Amino acid sequence: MATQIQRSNQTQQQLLAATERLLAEQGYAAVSEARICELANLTRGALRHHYPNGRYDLLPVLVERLIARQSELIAAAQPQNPLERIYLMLFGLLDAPIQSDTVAILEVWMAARGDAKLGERINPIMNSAIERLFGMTSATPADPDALALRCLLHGACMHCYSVDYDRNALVAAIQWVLEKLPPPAGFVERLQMEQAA
Amino acid sequence: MATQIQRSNQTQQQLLAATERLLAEQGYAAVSEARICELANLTRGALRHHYPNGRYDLLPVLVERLIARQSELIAAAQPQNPLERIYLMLFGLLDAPIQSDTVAILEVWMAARGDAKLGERINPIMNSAIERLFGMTSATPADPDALALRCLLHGACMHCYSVDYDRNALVAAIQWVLEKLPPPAGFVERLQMEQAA
DNA sequence: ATATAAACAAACCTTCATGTCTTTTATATT
DNA sequence: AATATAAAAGACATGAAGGTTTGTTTATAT
Repeated sequence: MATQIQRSNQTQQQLLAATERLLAEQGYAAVSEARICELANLTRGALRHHYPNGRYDLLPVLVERLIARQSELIAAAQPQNPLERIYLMLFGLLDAPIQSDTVAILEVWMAARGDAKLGERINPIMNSAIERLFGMTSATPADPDALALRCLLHGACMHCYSVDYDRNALVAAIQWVLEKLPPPAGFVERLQMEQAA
Repeated sequence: MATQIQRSNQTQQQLLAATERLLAEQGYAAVSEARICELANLTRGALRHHYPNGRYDLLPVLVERLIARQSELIAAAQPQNPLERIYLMLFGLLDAPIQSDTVAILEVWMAARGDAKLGERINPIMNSAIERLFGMTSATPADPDALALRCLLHGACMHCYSVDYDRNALVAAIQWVLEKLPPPAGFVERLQMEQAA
């Protein structure tokens, strides 16, 4: 009954969602076409139809979408420099300490080291992500504060898989940082004004 | 000419070193017995002789050793609480921004999510690592500052694989943190005194 | 209404990693 | 020196994963 385009979009969406879940919950090494299809209730025929080269076609699309989604969320708050962007993401971590999309990106990024073919296709996207997410261009070197908080952000995202993970403890840790290293003056106020508008 | 014990120790050492290198440079997904042996100039016969269950025997030993090594380095400075321990590790990051041993541990830790058999053997060690490395016991919840800096430490360790990694930039970022969030009063002085003694 | 092409399913083959076993070589023991 | 045992190499079997092909269903076009 559904149009072909709708069908296509839906199965692609299911495949991407299943892959994201696998990446976030089980890690890259646990990602196989069979498992993706099992989770998506599809067959490898469907996967290979939409992504002829398997993960090498699927993962770039997935990562691209995850970055696009994140990037739009950030852009909505109209940050004016890299530092403000990082603070936005840290705020996001307070609401949802388990950031499965960020974890998925990190997993693919780390896995691409050991797979040249994957690196070829992922690294350009990762490169663009630096600018689209963090607003850092290769021309202007990163400020120490922005880079430090970026490291903190990534470490915090991974922490939810630690054996001693405690949601409240992690939130308290981020809050402690936000208190000791507060965002640029007036930033929070501007956010609230934009929210109201 | 060498005694059997020496031979055994040496090959085990070679296998462990090769595995650590693979983990740090290529990531967990790139670790296979064949590659380990190739890198170690040995055959799978040797690997299976010393580690009958392959990675399930090898990785726990490797992780255990890496943690022991780190833990001894830290203990040598006689830290008196978790926070001092984290600062020690951050100092270490200043000298050597690429911490292959920490990366190897993180890789195994993240991979263990997707492999129950590996998790069984690794998680107890990871659990002990929280205490041995960070001095955090499950009884006493982590202080926000110690946990925050622990996240920063891990994020910084991963950062060296980013497409925009720049050694000097990372060092500057850590130094910025150390300036804004200085270690407990008198800690650095105490370290210098111990060094002199 | 029929032809065409897309979407999906299902089977096949190949490759690679692991598990297991046997054989050779080096060290230890008597 | 002869024998026993450990260390390492090598070969074989099994199973999982990816690559490929063919077949079937479903939507679109004429």
